[in-house]
Amino acid sequence: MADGRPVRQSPVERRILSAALRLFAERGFDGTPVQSVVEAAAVTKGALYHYFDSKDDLLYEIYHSLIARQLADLDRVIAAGLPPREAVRTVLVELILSTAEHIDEAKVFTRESHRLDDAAMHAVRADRRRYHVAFRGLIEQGRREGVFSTATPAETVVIVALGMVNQMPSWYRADGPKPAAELAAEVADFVLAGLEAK
Amino acid sequence: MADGRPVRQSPVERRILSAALRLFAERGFDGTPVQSVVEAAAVTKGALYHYFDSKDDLLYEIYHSLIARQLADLDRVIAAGLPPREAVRTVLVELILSTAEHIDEAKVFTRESHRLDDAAMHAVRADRRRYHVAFRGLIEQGRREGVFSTATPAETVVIVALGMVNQMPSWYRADGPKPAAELAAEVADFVLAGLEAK
DNA sequence: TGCCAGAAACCGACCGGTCGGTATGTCACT
DNA sequence: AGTGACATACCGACCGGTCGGTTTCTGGCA
Repeated sequence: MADGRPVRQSPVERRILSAALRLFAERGFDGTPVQSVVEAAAVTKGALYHYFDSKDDLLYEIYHSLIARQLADLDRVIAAGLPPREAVRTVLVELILSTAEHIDEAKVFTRESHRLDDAAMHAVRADRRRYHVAFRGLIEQGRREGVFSTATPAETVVIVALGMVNQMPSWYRADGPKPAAELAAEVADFVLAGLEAK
Repeated sequence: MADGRPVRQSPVERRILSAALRLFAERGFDGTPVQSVVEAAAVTKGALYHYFDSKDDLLYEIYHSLIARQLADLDRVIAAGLPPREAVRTVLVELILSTAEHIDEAKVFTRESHRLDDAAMHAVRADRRRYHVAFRGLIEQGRREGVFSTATPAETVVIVALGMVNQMPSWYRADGPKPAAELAAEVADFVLAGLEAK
């Protein structure tokens, strides 16, 4: 259920998925007929239903690729074993950059997450929770080591930080006034400032 | 277009609106047939279309009541003329409390905001922007008066703070472990800590 | 007060259109 | 001749909105 499937590699599958991603982000899941996905990907309905079980299956694939990437980024930083301050900063900056770069996936994710069936929803929630807990763990470690203040509960800090990230799809534009890297640095510094305040 | 309509006061209208709100929050806008709104409100389809122009009109009414309340809260605090620190704190705390109390409206708002037609979208965006700008103005005032640090741009602080609030519908539960008032205080203090850090 | 006419407040069967999904066929390649 | 990879025509369920009709309210007038 979780992952068993081999990586989607057929070019047809990739075309379908990227067309679906773009259209779902632009017009919403319910506002996008399967027929229009098919046309945008320049395939036929038969081809789509040959590779995917259902329209919902397209959604799940989109979610999965997003979350898998986020978890991989997080694990890589944690494995690097940086001190808490640098670890938190790196995770946040990378998360914001990655979200900016894949803003369509993030948009679809936040807008349509309620459409998953129970099994898929459970899998997605478990992955998100794992991210949340690992991030919080980094903050808790910093508190134990005395580099972060204990004024605000770690959970609340995570809620604020991830809240900003998950809200990005509603306002972020790649051609906006501020480059993502600059934004990421500002947000990370602001969060660290709150974390380090006496 | 903006507001002209007298306040909805007929009990039938209120029943329809509150049934729609509950169902939209629970199953999503597209997942809720007009027929089921009608049944939940114990009226007929004729009655619904007598009072409302369309299914989308229900959405707009929900949005409007949410934003109108937020702006009224904000204006009240600004009118009180508190010093920046207290003003920012009060606005944030009230916004979080209000969002927690009307979490269904917030949920529908964030999830289905793309469904509005151009005119309604424009009106809603203008109101949201007004909130955003006014909030940012409070922070800028604090910077001018020297009580807030200028390390992080005011705009970025607003993005973080409102990001947390707008993300609440995806995780907040009234029966959760932490009372909304406590959460609000923690978040406000955390943001202020970042704002006041040297 | 009694009555009536028009307006407002509904009622609910029905329609036109859309959409996800399927059934069946074809064809290249092994 | 069997199999995977499509192609295409089509189905049936569903849904938003309409529309002709009915009931209820309201106010003016004798």
